[in-house]
Amino acid sequence: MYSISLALLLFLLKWLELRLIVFDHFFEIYIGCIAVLFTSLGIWLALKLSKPIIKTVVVEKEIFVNRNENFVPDQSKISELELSKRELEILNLLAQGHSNQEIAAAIFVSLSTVKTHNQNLFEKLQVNRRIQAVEKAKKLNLIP
Amino acid sequence: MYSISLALLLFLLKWLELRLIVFDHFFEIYIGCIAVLFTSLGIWLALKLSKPIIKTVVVEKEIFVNRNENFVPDQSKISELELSKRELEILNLLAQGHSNQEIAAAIFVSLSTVKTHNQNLFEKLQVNRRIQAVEKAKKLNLIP
DNA sequence: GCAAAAAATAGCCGAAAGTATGAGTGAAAA
DNA sequence: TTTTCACTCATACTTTCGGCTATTTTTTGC
Repeated sequence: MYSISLALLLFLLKWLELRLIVFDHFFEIYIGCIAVLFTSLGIWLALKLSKPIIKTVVVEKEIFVNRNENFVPDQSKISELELSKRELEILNLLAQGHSNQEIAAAIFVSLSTVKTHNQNLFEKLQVNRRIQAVEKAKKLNLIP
Repeated sequence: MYSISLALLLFLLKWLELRLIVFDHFFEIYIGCIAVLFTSLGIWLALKLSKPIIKTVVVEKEIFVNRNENFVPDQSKISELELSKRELEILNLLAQGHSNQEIAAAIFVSLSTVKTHNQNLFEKLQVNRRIQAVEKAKKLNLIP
């Protein structure tokens, strides 16, 4: 491309020279062409070879700690509160939003039994509503 | 002494030779100077006038966030579910384990009103128990 | 300004939850 | 062997919830 354009330019100049139109100013035109050519070369060089400015943007990606994964119940707290297996089982079912009736059906006991367990649970956790029990249990890491 | 004079003579001869070359090829040197000058001009122009090439590198920095601190409710979810201010208020009180009666007293309305709000809340959250509503609301980042 | 929509309010009733009390059973510990 | 204790169940009662319906107030769109 470069050589072709140069050739064309030369051809043009030759032609003009032959025509004797620019014969008197040939030198000035020649110099001008050289100037333009090398200015272009300079620009091209600068654009090609200049190093890009590397701008580093740090994007903060929030990762919410998921309670569910790798949950381990706080055994020391559990034994401290003297929660039995059954109570813990019911606590978990309670946390899942089941009704007493559903819990009873799930662990094959009567409704009364579930209520009794609830009562003991509430007393041990020092609350008086299932929802508070669940809240407290989560806070104490007894359940996920 | 002799060698020094010899060296000087040689140096002189070389210098004369160089001068002669310069004289003979004055035109070429002139063109060369023009070329160098305008190449520099081109480079200068390019660097001055062109926009700097900025390469942006995005680095993701993982930040583990505790849910409880700096909690911001998910407004988009809230508007998506069409939860009113009152409903949201009650949802928060519900999550704290308060009874309907306590909530009614807290926001100075009748027990019936609280119940109605609850009901609308349950419907919007597609649950049918307060405890499930609280669970779901936490999951959806509606409440801390 | 007015009609429609949304929000807030309320009462009723059956179901569920919670309270209190008592008691039976079986396994493990003293 | 007796005692202890977790687990179970039952009854009776009160409180709280959830579902339904309806009215009033506020907001919104035309």
